[in-house]
Amino acid sequence: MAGKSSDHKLSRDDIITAVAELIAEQGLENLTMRNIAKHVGCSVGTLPHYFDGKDDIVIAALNWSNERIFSRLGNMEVDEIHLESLYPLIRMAMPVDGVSDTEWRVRLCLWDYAATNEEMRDTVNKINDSVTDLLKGLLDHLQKTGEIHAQQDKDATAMTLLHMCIGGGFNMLHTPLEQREGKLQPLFNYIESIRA
Amino acid sequence: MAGKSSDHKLSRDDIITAVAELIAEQGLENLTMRNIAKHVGCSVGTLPHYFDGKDDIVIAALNWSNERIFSRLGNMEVDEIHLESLYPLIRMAMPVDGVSDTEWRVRLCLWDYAATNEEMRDTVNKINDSVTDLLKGLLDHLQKTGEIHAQQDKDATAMTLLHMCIGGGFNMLHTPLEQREGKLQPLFNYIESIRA
Amino acid sequence: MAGKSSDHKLSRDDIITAVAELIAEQGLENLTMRNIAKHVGCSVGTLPHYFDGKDDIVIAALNWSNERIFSRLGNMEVDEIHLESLYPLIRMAMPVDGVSDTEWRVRLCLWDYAATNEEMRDTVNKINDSVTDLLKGLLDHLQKTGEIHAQQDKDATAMTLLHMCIGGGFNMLHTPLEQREGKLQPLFNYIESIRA
Amino acid sequence: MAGKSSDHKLSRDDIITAVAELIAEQGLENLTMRNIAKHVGCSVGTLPHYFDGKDDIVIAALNWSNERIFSRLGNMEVDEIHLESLYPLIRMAMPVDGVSDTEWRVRLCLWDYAATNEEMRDTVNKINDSVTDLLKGLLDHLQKTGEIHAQQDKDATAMTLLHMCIGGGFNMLHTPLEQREGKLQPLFNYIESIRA
DNA sequence: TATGAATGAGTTTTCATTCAT
DNA sequence: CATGAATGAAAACTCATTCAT
Repeated sequence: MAGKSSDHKLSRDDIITAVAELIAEQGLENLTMRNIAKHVGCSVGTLPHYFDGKDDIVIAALNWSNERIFSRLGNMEVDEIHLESLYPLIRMAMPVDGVSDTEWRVRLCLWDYAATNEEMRDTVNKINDSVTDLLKGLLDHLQKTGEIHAQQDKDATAMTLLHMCIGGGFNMLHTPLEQREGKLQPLFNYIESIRA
Repeated sequence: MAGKSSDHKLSRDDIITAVAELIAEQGLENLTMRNIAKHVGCSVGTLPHYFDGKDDIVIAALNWSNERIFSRLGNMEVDEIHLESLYPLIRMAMPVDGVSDTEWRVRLCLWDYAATNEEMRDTVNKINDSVTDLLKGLLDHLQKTGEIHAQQDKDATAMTLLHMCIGGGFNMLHTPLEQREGKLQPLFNYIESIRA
Repeated sequence: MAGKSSDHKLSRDDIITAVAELIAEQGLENLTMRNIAKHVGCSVGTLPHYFDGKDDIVIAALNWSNERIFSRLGNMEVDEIHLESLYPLIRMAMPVDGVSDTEWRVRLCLWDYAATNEEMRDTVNKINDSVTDLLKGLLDHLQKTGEIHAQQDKDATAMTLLHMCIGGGFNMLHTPLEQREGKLQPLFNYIESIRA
Repeated sequence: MAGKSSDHKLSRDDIITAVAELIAEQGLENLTMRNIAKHVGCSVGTLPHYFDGKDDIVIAALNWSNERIFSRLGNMEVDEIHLESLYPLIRMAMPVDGVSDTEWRVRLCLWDYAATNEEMRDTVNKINDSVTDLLKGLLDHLQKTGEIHAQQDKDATAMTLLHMCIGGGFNMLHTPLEQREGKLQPLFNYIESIRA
């Protein structure tokens, strides 16, 4: 069963979380209303009370992965920003534990879904822009403090970091959880390479 | 209709190509035997002559994208290898035209599929290793000729390039074709950054 | 239409009975899910609620014929057992009316099915053993009361009776209902022949 | 492969024999034109040259089992007829070896088929009448030679023998070949019981 | 005659959705 | 709000038949 404590009042979030787990475990193509109901611990007839059909549920679950990933980054608190601050930021963003693994698996589905769905494409682009802006802000600050070269192209660097994370993150999903930590090194190497 | 001239002898490749186009256009979830038959220009009953069911067709199409991407890289001929040789190599690998766009869209499906399918996971890992080895060979050569620093970590650099390409390539699929050329710049920047 | 009143609660038994009727009328090879649904008075999508696919339905219907035939024999009550007690027992077992005709037609399918299906073979053998045991019990009693010869081989006699009933019963299915009563005579003759 | 020596001229009999084997092994419900072609050693397109479709083939194969069983009985030669003559006659008729096992399996299909097919029903009845007549002729002779009682009802006795053989034969199909010989005893017991 | 690729109707099965309770 | 039986459209798959070679 899902993350619901037996006879609690049901909420959209409970369902979304359960669906995200199901997508992560079995893929979007094996997601059925019956599976969802079983995993949530309710009957199929209950789901329509919270969502307008299966598509609505899927889209909500896909968006959930986007929101989670960004809220985690945005909530990170740093007193003083240094180049080293990027290390925990990146580790936090990557799929290195069970929870983030689930999020990334759903996100891969989201990217796939977005390839043929305009609405989802906008969602993906929006979150990418947000993350890029966040990175650019950090790089701008680091450039001002002199930790990275003044002539460094912040836009390109931010995009490089984003793409490395995306490519590396998706690739990690094909690797056992315990071997993923080692795959972060190239990212850290890159960060060091831009130090002034 | 697909690239098949009406009353010609059918082949597995004809079907695979048509299926790849369909997957790229409408996504794996909208792929049906009827769609395939219509796009190929045959009846549904013809398909079983060439493949053992839908799964077999899908897997063949997914593998097709893998093989295409690598055969294109492997076939590239260079007289003298310079750091600049990586530019056309990368441009050739990325989804910058209609054909490569299709391949990458199928490949995104493949990665998604691989997230919950062990056999496909092996396929993905194998092709990644091949590409990484190819890149490491190039980097090794460039190190010997002194075009890149001797202390540069070839493994990490190759993986970085791979992940940037993957992340960038998948991301491009959410961007109109004509805007993709500009997104190659971060990759080229990175290459320049490792020049000795 | 079958023996189901339109908008009543459906049950496995309702379906089994309808399927038995269909098998008896049109044969196992003409049994389709559509036919079943129409005869039951429901839609095809309802059937999976009660059975795991067509095989499950067929097996249930085949077993039904076995159970019916034996429950009818087992439920027969006799105060005092005489050789004459076998007469009604046999008449009850044979396909002499519409209901038993249906059961026997399904049973013929069952025997055919069992010829190439190990599980069904066990089912057939089990019911045969049960009936043989029942007969042996009766013969034993009759031997003790002196109605049949002491040296009569009870095992062989029971098996003879069983085989005569089986062969005669199956054969009757190729004869109009109204002519079957006359075909019981050889059985009664045999019974008389073992009287002391 | 079937009983065909590689590249011989094909005949209807070759196909019928192969089909009988297939029916005996896998049942009528698993008989396909492809299976037949493979077992015969030809292509599916060859079969229509010899038979008018699948039904024609099936009916021919079912009739084959009928003809085989009777031709075997009819061809038996006896100089002097005694009650003991029935022993080899019966053993020859029953499914005690591989060949007769195949015939009986097909015959069980035939009986099943005949339950819902008028044409086949006539075929079954005709062969039954023939066998019964044969038996009645023998019994008549034995009555004249005094080996069986004069008051014995020949019609009933012949029918009893037929039904015992049918019931016993069909039942044997659910028993391993090597255990069938023992199941003939009740038949022999019955024969002895009518001796004068 | 022989071939076997092609056909398409027919079958089973799955599943999102609905609705009476 | 919750239930889960019922629905029927749509999917994959099977297979007897046809026909150009």
